[in-house]
Amino acid sequence: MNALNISVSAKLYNKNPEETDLGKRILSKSIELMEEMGYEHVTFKKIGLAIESTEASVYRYFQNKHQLLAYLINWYWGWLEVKMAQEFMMLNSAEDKLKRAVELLVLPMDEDERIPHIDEGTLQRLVVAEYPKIYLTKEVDTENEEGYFLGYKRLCDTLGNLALQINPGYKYPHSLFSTVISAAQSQQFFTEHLPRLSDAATGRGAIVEFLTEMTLNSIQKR
Amino acid sequence: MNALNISVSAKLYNKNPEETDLGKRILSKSIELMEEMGYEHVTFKKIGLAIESTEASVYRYFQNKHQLLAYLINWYWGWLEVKMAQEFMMLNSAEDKLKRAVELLVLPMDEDERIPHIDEGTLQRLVVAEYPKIYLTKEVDTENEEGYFLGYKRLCDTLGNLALQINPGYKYPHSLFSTVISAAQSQQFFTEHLPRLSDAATGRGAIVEFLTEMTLNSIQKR
DNA sequence: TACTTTTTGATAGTATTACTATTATATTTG
DNA sequence: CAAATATAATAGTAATACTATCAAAAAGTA
Repeated sequence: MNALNISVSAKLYNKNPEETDLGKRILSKSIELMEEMGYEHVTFKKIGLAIESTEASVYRYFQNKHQLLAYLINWYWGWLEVKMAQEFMMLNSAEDKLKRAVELLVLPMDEDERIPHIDEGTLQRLVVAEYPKIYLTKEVDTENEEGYFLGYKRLCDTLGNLALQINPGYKYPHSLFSTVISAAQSQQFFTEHLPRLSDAATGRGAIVEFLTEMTLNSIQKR
Repeated sequence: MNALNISVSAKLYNKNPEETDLGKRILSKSIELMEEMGYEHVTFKKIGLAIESTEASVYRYFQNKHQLLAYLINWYWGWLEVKMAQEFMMLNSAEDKLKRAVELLVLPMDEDERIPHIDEGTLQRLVVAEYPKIYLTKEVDTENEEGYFLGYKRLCDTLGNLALQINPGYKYPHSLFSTVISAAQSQQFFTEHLPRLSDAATGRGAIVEFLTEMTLNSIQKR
């Protein structure tokens, strides 16, 4: 019995993977496989093998690999938002909430025991490595209509509203937080793989500091 | 006779496409095709057809589609840097140069007549739609060693140094400009396809303003 | 319990893709 | 002109991304 359920648009699957054991195994193993060998190298055949079932079974849950990735990434944004909502209850100022939000975007995640079939840490690394691939396609407009990007949009809205609490006149809340969320991912990637594109040799703490400064300096009235 | 030559690492091609007519046709047509139908839907067979030659001919110039995309994107960053260097000569303050840099990243490009085989406007749109795909792969580390990302890195350095002229104590010049360059691309994409992720309904001017503000507010001593 | 529906496993098959290889013909260069 | 190189035309292969079929297993229902 799940204490917690993350909502993902029904257009993101053929058959809801959260409802069956096989479905949960697909989620669990595809996160593992994709993080390990990279989205491009994963096939439904390999996933079938990993879940000790067949390619056809995976197709029964997801139309294709792209939809599966979109599902996982949406799940992640949804879960992050839940996590943030929980932590925000313990904080008072919008500024503190924004600071904590940046930390949650960047710092490594512990497993959430309420959801045993998803390893949030691995999923976070998967998101860092793959998230733009779900919208950088020629199908973006139709997929947008089907709710493929709702998770990301909601998270941007939530954070944007916090910014407006600090400065109701700030003109670019959506642009700022789509930038910050995206930078949170890419700075993690750059720190590991293309260090000349970051200044975070000292680790994730530096990324948090960079992003927090950038966020608060942008919002502040002056 | 080219008045201008953009340098791209020799690891980014099998045979230098700038040296032959067929090579230039490959560049020209692949920019067109990729922008039009999207990277995923392009094949070397289709490029072969478009240049009125064959698949095998394209393989003589590029090992695969990924390398071709990396070539085009590196060419673009190299070209942007040349463009910026030219324009910076007419400006005095580092701040003015940064402002102009942001405009060049975001505003539509005119064709550079010195390079007739490359349509810079189309290439810019291609970069907006595809640029993260060259580094978001499991091969990133080996490709990095081969110079696949030099163009991006150099541009970040150049802009980072301008920031340091304004505030020598600024701690995150690389992170800031990898973020700004990347945001320049993604905000263009979001404005067109996922408008809830931007506040630029009014067009590119708003993107320029957002990024300029963010950049200068981040750098400034306070 | 028996009966029906749904889910899964096993297998086969197809079109497309991403190459590699071969050879003949142009074209360029010395 | 001969020699070297570049290109065109074609063929072939392994892997991928599906679609389809059918029987066995499991689950839900009367």
